[in-house]
Amino acid sequence: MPKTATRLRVVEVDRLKTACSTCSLQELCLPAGLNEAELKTVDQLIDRRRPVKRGEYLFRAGSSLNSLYAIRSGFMKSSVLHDDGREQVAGFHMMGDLMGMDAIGTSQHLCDAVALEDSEACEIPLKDLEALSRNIPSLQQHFHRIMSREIARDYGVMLLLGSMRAEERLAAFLLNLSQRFEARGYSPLEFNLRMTREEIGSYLGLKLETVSRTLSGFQAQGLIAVQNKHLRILKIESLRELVSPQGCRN
Amino acid sequence: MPKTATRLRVVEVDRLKTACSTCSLQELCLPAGLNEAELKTVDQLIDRRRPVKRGEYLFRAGSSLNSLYAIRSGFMKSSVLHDDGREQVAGFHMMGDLMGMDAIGTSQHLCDAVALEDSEACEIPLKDLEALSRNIPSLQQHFHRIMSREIARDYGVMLLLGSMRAEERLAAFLLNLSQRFEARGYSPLEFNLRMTREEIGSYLGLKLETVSRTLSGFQAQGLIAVQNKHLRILKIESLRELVSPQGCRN
DNA sequence: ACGCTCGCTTGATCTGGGTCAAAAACCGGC
DNA sequence: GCCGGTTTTTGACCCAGATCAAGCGAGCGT
Repeated sequence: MPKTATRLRVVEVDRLKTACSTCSLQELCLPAGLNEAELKTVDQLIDRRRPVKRGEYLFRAGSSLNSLYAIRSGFMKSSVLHDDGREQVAGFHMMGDLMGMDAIGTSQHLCDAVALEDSEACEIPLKDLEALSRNIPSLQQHFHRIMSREIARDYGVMLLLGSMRAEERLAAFLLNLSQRFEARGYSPLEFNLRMTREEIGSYLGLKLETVSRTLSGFQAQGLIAVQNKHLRILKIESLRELVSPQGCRN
Repeated sequence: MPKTATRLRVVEVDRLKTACSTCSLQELCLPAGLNEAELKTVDQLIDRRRPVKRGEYLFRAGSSLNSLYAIRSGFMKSSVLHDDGREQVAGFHMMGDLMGMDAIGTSQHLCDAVALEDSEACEIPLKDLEALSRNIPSLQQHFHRIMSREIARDYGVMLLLGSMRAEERLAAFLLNLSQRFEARGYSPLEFNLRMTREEIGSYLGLKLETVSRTLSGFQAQGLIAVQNKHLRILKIESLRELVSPQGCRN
């Protein structure tokens, strides 16, 4: 084998092979709570890293499920397509999030996963994950926790879509983003909206004009400063009060 | 020990002890797809059957999670309470459904589970389920499938809440109920609505008046016959078309 | 069988957010 | 640095569904 080929191969493996044990998202991601030895085992689980350019699909609705995907970097949305073409954004996903769990039941993806900026995802073959979690109870537990959290998140979205008004929805959305950025070590008060107003609207059950107007409204009230995709939260407490008015005990 | 005491004890065990291996919901419920021997093992999992009278709680939001619950008979709703008292019904659950999965992540229930009619649930200690599913791959797989299906269902609800109009929501709701009754061996075209118009409304993000009006509308168009809680579907195809208009390919 | 409460229906009116439209700002490509 | 398409903002108007209101019916407890 010529030297250059070997060289390339090494580089390739280096690029594609991913190790949880050296990943900064350890604490946030699937292997959270594992010990050294377990982590080493989980390393063997991660097949390869998959880059997804902005606008590209990580997977598509209807395609068959083989792997779950842990987002390593970037930003994605998942969306369900109605027969008549209407799109419902089901969630926004960032590093450390696990995607594809909706497909385990039917072995077919239910939603599209699209990168909103250049991203990278770790491919986790489901069969291997299941096999491994039989031997590592804490992995099993954590996997269950992650699925459960997704269900809990969904309930929150239902609450939002089913019984909140436009202002409340937007405020809840911004607070949620803020909190997730914070959990990942970024500023909770200043960040970029990676998605368009239309995508925000779809997620929140609003039209893009309403999203735009409501953001402008928040800005006029001095709650936030938006310029395009860049957002700064000025009065986070006021936003919180919008979502849960006053000191109302339930 | 006096004879009567023994007698009582036997009766009690008989009432509380539940066996999957003799349960008619086997195929629908957690143990679906297990063989004889595995089924016998799972029998040991089911701690006890718990009766829940109409209006009573199976569990409440905030209480700590110990067990999942498989509904054996009856009908329940799960609902999330907003701080200010607004209630969002997150789902309706019938026999064979598994409840409580939203709580695994935090070990705290996120929603209330209330019986809409006298019901019975099988208590499944989570720790035991996890332990057992480490030894029985098909149980593990099926458990994952069930959680995944819940996520998929939630995505469907988001689609409904986020991008459908009142008529479409109601039609989708009726079709969903119809299908679930059919899967359980009941008539898909004639059944009782166990929940109030207000609960339907909460689930669908509509007010009870709108639910009532829309049902009346369907009746006027000859799609259904409603009287109170009793419902008969007359033109199921027309209902389907309401949800997915014409032959629109996506 | 009675009364009473709670759930349901239906009508009238109101409004939050949708729709339509147009201009402005932004971005990527050349 | 200019150009063309996309995204965003803002305005004017409209409508689906909310709200308010009033009567009706069914089921339940006594």
